[in-house]
Amino acid sequence: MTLAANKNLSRIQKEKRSTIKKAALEVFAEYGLRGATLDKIAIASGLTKPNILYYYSSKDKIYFDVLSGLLDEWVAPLHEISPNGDPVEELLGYMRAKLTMSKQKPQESKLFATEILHGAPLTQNVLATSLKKTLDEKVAVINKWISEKKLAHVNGYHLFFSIWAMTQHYADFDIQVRSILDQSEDDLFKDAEEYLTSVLLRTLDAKAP
Amino acid sequence: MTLAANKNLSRIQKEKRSTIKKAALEVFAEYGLRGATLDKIAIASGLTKPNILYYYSSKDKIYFDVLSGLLDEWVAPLHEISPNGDPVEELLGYMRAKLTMSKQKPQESKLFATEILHGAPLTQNVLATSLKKTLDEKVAVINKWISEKKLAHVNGYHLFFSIWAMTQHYADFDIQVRSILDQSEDDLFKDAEEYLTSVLLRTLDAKAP
DNA sequence: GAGTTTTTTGACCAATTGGACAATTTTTCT
DNA sequence: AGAAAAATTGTCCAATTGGTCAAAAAACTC
Repeated sequence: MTLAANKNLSRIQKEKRSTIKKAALEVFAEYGLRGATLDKIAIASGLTKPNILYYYSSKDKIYFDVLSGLLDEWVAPLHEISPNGDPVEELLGYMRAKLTMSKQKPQESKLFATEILHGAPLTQNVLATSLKKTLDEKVAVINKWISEKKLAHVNGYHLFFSIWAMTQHYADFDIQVRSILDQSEDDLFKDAEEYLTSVLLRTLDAKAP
Repeated sequence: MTLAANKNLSRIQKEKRSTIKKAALEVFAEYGLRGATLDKIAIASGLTKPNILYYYSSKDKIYFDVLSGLLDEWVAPLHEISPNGDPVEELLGYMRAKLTMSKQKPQESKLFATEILHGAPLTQNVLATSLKKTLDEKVAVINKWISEKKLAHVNGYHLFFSIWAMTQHYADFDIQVRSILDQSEDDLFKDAEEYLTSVLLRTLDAKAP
């Protein structure tokens, strides 16, 4: 956990904090930190503004809490990549996990994107330490695979950047995607997965496992 | 042109409007439409707030003008793709043009990303008409190439989505990229171009032309 | 069920913000 | 140079915003 989690909170406190966070996620994802207002969060959560401030001492604290809860979840799929698995299967699985997150948690993706886009005021620290450390490890795994001839030569860092970019694009830029492709969500993500699988397999110089 | 351009404006008007737009681009890219304030734009431009409002009747008008000027520029490289050229060279050239824009115009990229991310309130219309039309045409070109066996089978729409995603990632998420890779900008974009060239060549099932 | 603690809220406040406007200064035109 | 037009600014205002606070309402404890 990045932050001290709810240790000795009453039932009501847990419920209300959860309600607030859920509403705040919606509002922050749509409007960003500065565009979001306590009034909007209040309406979205069905609570009054002072009541929200009873649970969180400021708007920034809410934002911080929502974002903190997100970060672990966001990096989690990276940890699933096992050095012992088949390289192509591991990386395909990672890409699919990220694509699934884009489909099922678009708000989280957007909130994260907005945070980075606007200078990552709260997360720059986490990025430069925790995320960098994890990614360095995974890139080392990729380089080991390459040296063992299990994988074609590829720049590990840029490989991850491109997986992030391509998968998150379907959440962050969904409005653009949807104004161009008039499909059901399921069809869209099916095509996306097919395409991304093909790109990844070819990039890794591999056949489907 | 998306909007009526400066038709009969005096020298001073052209200069000041240009100054304002330049400053506004910085501020909007960093803070978004709602996070940007007229005071910030005033400071960034070296003008007073009422003076800015003498040239633009509202903050939204400035945003609209900045974004409009951007849209044409943003879609422009797409028009350069020629049905008569070599498919791989055309698409590689397009990718490189987009990557160069990410390097040289990161603020424009961020502003556009923020706009889409927050629901594209001003551009949804343009996306669904102008952009869609242009992209449909280019995808038709790709499909023609494929039917002529000049190009491997590939989903044209998702191909463009992935080129957009991967290239713009280096502008929009630069903070994240830079907290992971400690390189000079030139080195970073050199590696990115090399990697993206490789991905694209493999995706198109081609050797370097 | 009285007393205590926790939760909820209406009313309020100070700061920020987009914008109006009249007065002043500068530029342009003859 | 002088009149007219354009540009600039100081001052002000109303709306929105994050946040306070004391009092009321609910929940919990014994």
